[in-house]
Amino acid sequence: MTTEKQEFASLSPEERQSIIVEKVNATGRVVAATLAQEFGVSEDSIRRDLRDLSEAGLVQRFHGGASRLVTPALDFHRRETVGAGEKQLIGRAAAAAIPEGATLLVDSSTTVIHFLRSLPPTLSVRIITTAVDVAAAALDHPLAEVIMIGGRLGRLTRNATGAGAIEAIRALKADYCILGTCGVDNNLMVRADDFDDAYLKATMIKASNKTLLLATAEKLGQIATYEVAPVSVVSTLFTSNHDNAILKRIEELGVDVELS
Amino acid sequence: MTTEKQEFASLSPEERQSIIVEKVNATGRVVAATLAQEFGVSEDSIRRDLRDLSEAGLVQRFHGGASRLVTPALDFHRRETVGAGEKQLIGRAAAAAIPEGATLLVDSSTTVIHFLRSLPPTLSVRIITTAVDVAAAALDHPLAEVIMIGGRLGRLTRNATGAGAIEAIRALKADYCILGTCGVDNNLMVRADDFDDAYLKATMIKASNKTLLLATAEKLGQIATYEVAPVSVVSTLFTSNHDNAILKRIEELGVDVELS
DNA sequence: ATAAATATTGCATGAATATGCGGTTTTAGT
DNA sequence: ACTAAAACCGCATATTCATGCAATATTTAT
Repeated sequence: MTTEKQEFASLSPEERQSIIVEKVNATGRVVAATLAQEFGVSEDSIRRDLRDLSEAGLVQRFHGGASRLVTPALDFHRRETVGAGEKQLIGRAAAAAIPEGATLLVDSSTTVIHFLRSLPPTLSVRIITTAVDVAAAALDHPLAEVIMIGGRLGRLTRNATGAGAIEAIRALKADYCILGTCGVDNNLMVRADDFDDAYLKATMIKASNKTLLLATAEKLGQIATYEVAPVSVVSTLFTSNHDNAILKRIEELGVDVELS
Repeated sequence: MTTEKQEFASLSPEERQSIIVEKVNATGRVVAATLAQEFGVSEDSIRRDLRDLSEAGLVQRFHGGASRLVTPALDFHRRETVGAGEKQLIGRAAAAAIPEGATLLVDSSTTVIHFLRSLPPTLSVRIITTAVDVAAAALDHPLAEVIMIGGRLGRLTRNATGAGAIEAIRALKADYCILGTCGVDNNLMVRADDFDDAYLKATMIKASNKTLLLATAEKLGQIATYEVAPVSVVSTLFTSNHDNAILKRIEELGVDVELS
């Protein structure tokens, strides 16, 4: 696959600004230094953007960044507020591991949605998913090519499972598999709560060169019904910084662990 | 996808420009230098193209290239709020026309999302769609069976187009086709803004027994680039209560018209 | 078929835009 | 009040853009 070029596409000020507005409206606030890093430009450019946007009345700036003008009473569209900070950190850490031009096979979960939001806007990637919410979030990324795998949608996971989807994934070869909705049990087995979903995840792992697992701390040691794969298939586990007995055992298996 | 790259035969400016427009609508942005290389012409020619297209109001240019106009770029979430009351009424009226157990082929638009929300929670239906936002909305319905048709997602319409999606639809037979994003021009032709999307709609209509068209008043008489089908294929047109010369002519064709 | 008219293209020049950097002023937190 | 970070200012630089112009290709008229 094409994962060699690290040359970033540079965005125009207009594009940057419209992305910044979306980010502000989505997350409530942005930090200049972070944006500078994400866009790969100096903080001066970001400040100019912020000043323009502020003068246009689209954002309100504060020392170090900018925020939404009025906080419209916590969007009901967004129920990802529980443990959002933790998931955001994990997502950001995982996003940093993705190289230019990579093909990602993306699982369904709120954590991977944070992951998608943290992907640098200048990074061009191909995102393949069976989950509608993931696809919708991926379309907000300015440079991503988004491919949705169809089928009957499960009500719980809101993604396509079943024979058609499995077949479609089996025919693919991706660089990275990004897993979100799984736990790791005491036998060091990755598990999921839904039978079809578990089988789907296993297929996704097989179709990818590397597998990244994004799991908040409470997911480690948690019991779930259906087996996906041994945790040793995971290349890197991104998780939050809580001491956990399982964590060490996972590391001993040769899995990279990144704490956020 | 239409990405003819002719290295040897040189294209006329018109051909180049129409390819550029499609590229812009598909990917969101184009870069002058890249286009020059792809078409095998100087950047000056590309700049002239871009200037023409920008003056024609088809693209928005920025330093170094051009991007899609901001109107569609401001996303579904925001478009959902403009004229919401009107759309809600139309959606509710159309929802009342759906019988128990029907299979619906649903187009991509904010109006049909209101339609889905207005479906009685006790009504069990099967909803088939290529649009991620429609699928997401349909999943909120307690009894709906939702089937998503996959493929590469277009940035403009946020739905799957292309050969795979067309084939999948062609293999179906639905009771109702619910159309949203179209206008009706003065020649009583249903039209859409995107080439692939227009073809997709036409296929959806053919795969359905009846076609319901949901169009706010300003869509009637509006010009759009690509032809979908004559309005006579529509069984019922749901629209808002504004006097409109076209409305009478549509009724004369035998199309049921329901005003909200 | 030939010639004239028109369009398109590429290049050169000067103007405009975007960006990053150093230095200074302002702000926020201790 | 003091300090470190952030914002502002002006400037240097590198692309990118517009325009005029000459050469070439294409269309139209005779």
